[in-house]
Amino acid sequence: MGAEVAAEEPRSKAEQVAAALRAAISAGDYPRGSRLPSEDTLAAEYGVARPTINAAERILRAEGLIRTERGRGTIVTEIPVITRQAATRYARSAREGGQNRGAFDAEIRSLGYQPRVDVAVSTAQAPPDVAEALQLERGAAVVVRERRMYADGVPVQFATSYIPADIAAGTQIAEPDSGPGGIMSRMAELGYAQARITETVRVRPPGGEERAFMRLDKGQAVLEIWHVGWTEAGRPVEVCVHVLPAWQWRLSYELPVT
Amino acid sequence: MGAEVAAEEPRSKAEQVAAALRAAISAGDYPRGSRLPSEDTLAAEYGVARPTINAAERILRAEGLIRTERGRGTIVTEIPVITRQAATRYARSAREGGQNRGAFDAEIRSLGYQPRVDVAVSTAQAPPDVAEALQLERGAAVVVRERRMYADGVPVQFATSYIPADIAAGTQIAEPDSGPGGIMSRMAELGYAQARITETVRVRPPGGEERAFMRLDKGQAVLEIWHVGWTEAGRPVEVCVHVLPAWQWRLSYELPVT
DNA sequence: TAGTGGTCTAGACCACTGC
DNA sequence: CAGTGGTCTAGACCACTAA
Repeated sequence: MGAEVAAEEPRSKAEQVAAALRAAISAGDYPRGSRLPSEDTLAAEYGVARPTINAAERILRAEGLIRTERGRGTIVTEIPVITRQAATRYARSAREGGQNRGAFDAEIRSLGYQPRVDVAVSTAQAPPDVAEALQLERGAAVVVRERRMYADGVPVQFATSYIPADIAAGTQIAEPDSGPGGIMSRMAELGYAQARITETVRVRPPGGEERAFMRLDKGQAVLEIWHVGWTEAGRPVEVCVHVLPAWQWRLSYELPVT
Repeated sequence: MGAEVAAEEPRSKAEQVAAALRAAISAGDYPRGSRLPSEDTLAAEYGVARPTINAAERILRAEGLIRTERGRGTIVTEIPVITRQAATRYARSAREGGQNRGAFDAEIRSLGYQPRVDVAVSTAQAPPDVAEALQLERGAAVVVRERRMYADGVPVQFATSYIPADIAAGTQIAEPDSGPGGIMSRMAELGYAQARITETVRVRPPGGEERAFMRLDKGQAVLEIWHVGWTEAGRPVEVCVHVLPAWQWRLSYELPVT
């Protein structure tokens, strides 16, 4: 920031209530992980109708401050912002160092949380956009690695890798445990060392499955990172699509100036 | 994408109406730049109450598909997605090539739009976060370059650069027109060539001024890019904060694998 | 002034949770 | 079953725009 000067006056009642709740949360009235009073209670407390409270909570949900579980209540969110360092992420030293099984583990551990990754591997026809990115023919076979990632049990990321089957089939890349250094190291051993990475970032509303897995509200955006790994010879050999709750992550890049 | 399989059934009426309007727009029933029927009309048409139509339009607004002007009506958005190429953005060739006054011009022209940039320059005390990023003392003087950028007259970006006054004061950097190649070239001439750039990306709700300038709705997120330029010697010499409507931009990065 | 969208209310019904 | 949040409705009032 830095540019923000003009004090904003919250206009609508819903915004005023949202601001009041935000202040109460950051003042510690409602600690992390605790439950907010019910909407009926808050409606009485603030002297507004319940849909107004609902609208206020929708604002805070979009910011990631609270999370609502239907039928149960509204909870103050536990996991804070995570930074994804693209610069160090693909350095061999970081990939292979220590007992970390990849960059994600390091990111989560550095925050003091316990990372967990569930992996499901399959072979399938490449979706059209993936086929195009990998310069394959329509419907070509790819090894698909679906990863669901958690911090202290809380879902925080969803990533799906696609590797051409003519490279990966029958190798450790097609196993759930891809070994030390991850699939980039395996691909290097197979003669497909990645020399260059491109990442395209966009923001979009979450899909149904993503909403369910990452406990997202409709109003919460996700970051979609479309990651492509290229060999020295200029062949795209891996596509990985990361989906992250937008409020929860910060992406960091480092670029040389040429 | 590529991972999306499960067909989503829109649950709420508002979502159903939103889906119907989305389909109608992409079918061409409501061309770009045209006005949607009034909420009262749509309410009658779809057999729902007006607040339901309002909720449906809020969904489409968050996606950037429509834009509402109070008292006037709701308009189908004109400018499509713009890609910001960080990789080529800071290459000397791109900065200095042709009559382009910087990377933004090239990005907009390549889409067939007419770019425009308004610049306001001043000298001020650095905001705390900027001072920290520039490794300056609190309240140190910086040259502030505020840029408002348009594509065909539509506001699409807001960027504020901060350069330590001990570098920039009295130079062309403190002039509205920073000359060919922009301020990076001027700084290089002054012995502060930037060798390395770091960019940190996050998504957040827009501030009041940003909302007004970029015609954003409360539900529309912005991308904030916090850009720092470093000299070879490791001194941070420029901070630039970019703010962009999240739905409108795609960010592209290229990284070497080391 | 008429037409637009923004918002609030009071009440209602539903779905889901957990006792 | 009671308690939670999700959502819709009908009507209302307001602010803003354009004629």
